[in-house]
Amino acid sequence: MLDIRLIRENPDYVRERLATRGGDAHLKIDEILECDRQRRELETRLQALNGDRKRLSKEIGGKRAKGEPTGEIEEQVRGIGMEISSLNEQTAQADATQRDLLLQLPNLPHDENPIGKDAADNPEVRQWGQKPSYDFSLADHVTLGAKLGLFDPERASKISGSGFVCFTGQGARLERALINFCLDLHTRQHDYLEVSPPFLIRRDAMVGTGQLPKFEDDMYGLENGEVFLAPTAEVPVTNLHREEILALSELPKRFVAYTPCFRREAGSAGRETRGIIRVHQFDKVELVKLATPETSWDELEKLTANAERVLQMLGLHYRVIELCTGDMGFGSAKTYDIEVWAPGQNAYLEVSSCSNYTDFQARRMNLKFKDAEGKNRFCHTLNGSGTAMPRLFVALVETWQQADGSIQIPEALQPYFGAAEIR
RNA sequence: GGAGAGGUGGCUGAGUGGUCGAAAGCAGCGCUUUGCUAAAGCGCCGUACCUCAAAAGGGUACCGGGGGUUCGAAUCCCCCCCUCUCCGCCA
Repeated sequence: MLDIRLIRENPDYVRERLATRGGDAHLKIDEILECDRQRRELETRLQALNGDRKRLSKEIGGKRAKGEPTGEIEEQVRGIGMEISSLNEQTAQADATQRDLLLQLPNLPHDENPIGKDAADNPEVRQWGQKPSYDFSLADHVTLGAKLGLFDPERASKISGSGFVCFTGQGARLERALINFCLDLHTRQHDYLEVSPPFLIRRDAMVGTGQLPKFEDDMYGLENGEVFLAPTAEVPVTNLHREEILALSELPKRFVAYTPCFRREAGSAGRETRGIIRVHQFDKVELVKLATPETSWDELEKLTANAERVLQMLGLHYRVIELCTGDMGFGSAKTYDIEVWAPGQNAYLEVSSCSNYTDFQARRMNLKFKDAEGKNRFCHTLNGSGTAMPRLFVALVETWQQADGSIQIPEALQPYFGAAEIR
């Protein structure tokens, strides 16, 4: 959520920044300003009336104590009371309208972000390793998975419908090994605190991180829309300290969490349906940071590096791209995507999206810290996958496949997997 | 699921219709006393919003959330959320 004062004082700047995202958010600014103007006018009038009532009511108290008659004043206050209740309603309405409008507005992209329209305009920041070459004909993960019995999408669809996967045998073990490998890496080497959060999320928390109210169609809702299945651990973990004022000394806070993630993937029907690249439920290890505005940009670089480390240790070639203004997520001010090379797809797959949300989420969830001057300010929140499992799984089996159809397990993963190969 | 208790400022905790944004204590900040530490004394010490060109100042709201009763609500009534205890069920 953007600061209404920023919009009020620098409407042109806000409009211009929002326009770089594409979409029509920048066209809403006039409506918001008008709403804000009305709201403040109502509020000022309401406050004056409240003041009158407060003063006169006290007067009644005083007169009663002295045994003086109060009927006339009471009549007067009754009249004020009726005015107040009508004005109160209007003010609350204006308040709600303004909040609704603000909640629909995406975050401002960072001033130095590359300007662009869509994914085609995302500049590459760096690459690690290189595309492996093979002297045999490559299989993709679907073929490998079927041959080695690693997962079973057909049977998963019998119980859950299309877009679900059931890992089996060595595949299930590999999935579990990857989760544990990532958790251990981030807790032991990168100093994140492991949390295992609930997966059912209340509306407020979903609003806090920005999934609601705008993207309800992408979420799985339960209990008549009271709670939702977590689409990412970002939601429960970032909300951990909502409505709190953190001490400067405890920032930045670093969390890592494994959760399954549930996404309806509405609007992407038919895309990437082969294999396990886009599914409604997948495992992910997520990194979350709560930081100060002074350090958050630096923390984003570190968080991205922490996520990259997963791929490096598994010997997987990847590239990091910076999202242009038109391709960034709703709440993000700056995002790096990490894309791992999947030889069987002949394509890079997004396995992590590392973002600084600045105070966008913190404002929604009222998450603050006390700065060195003792002032309460909004935190900056960050998150990134470290990493998403199914695509990591895909890249791993496709990269490390052998001529004989077996899959070699990278050394760093062997202690977790318990073997050096799958055959 | 049933029965009960409770949610007040950073913390503890008073306050059952009026002058209460809220006693007191603790913590914190400043000053005084002091050789240092300790202690004592004094003062300050919530948040949001509105108003103001800005600062100063002024104002309104907030005692879990929402609604109601009343001239007036932390206090009375209703609904919801959360926490705790006991019972039931259960991995």
